[in-house]
Amino acid sequence: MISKKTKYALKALIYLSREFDKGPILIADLAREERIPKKFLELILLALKNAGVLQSKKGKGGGYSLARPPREISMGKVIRTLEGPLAPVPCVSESAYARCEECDDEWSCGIRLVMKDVRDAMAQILDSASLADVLERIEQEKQKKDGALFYTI
Amino acid sequence: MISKKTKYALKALIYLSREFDKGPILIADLAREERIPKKFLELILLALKNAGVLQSKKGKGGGYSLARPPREISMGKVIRTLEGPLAPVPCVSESAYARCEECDDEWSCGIRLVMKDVRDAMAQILDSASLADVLERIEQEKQKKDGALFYTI
DNA sequence: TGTTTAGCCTATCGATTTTGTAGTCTAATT
DNA sequence: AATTAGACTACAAAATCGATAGGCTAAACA
Repeated sequence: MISKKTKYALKALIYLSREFDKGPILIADLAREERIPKKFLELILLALKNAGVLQSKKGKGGGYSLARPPREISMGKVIRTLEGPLAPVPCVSESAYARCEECDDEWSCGIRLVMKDVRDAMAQILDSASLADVLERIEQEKQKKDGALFYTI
Repeated sequence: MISKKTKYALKALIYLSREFDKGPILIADLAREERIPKKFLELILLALKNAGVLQSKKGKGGGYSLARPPREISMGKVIRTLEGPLAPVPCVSESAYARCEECDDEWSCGIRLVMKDVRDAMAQILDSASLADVLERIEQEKQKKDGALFYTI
């Protein structure tokens, strides 16, 4: 399960994607609109900024905005930033490989072999899903729902 | 990342798969062979027994053994038992659906749409990987390694 | 220039989860 | 009845998570 922190991050980024061309958004506004504790959101946005996902402007008229267009920011990048590596075990992580302490023979570890498949499948999905894709899928779903409504009334 | 608990469980089950036809194995032996804290392993094996994965025998000559052949026990089952649902968010779990508190409109939640794909991909891999499959893949890897060794010497 | 605005940064805190340990109880075997 | 070995409960240290507090710094603007 992903943490609340990561969910907050994704919600904030989807919001910022919608407002992409409208200049910086205040943390306070984001927090209120998405019902995220303001001080907690501050930390999250800061982490995303340090990861190159967001940019910020200080002082009056300041706030946060995406550092790149929604099409160029992937769910994978966001989740890795806040949750750490996608891999279920460190020995199959591409972005942050580490040995498993308890493993003496990594090359014949059955857990590793299966978890590598899991990691690859997750990475394939999450690295190819951009914020723009997410917005599009939301719209598609809304239209599906409206269509269904039209026919069932 | 999966917990140590789950890794211990998988290591123990792979061990028990190898010894499947040799009668019950002592917790103490399992703990020593796989270097798992004995008392901790007790809890893990008990949970797996309650989930129907293992069976136990008390008293002298007792111990633990698989409740079903290795071919019929999936990684998915084991991980769900010790780690909980595979789904990254509760609202896409098949085995333990729950609403996300912070979500007001589940049907147009973009996070949910992508996470559903992730869950399905993970479930596809983990539910179709049996302990027998894992043993086979370990053997395959060992042979690959030996083959490579043969040619590079 | 100095005041206000708004993000930056560090510390801290309570609750929960993780990883384990201890000790007693119960069932089965000899 | 004595021994063996799993079953069950309780507990505790350490790590992680979710959240808050408060001062600092940079930018805008009057």
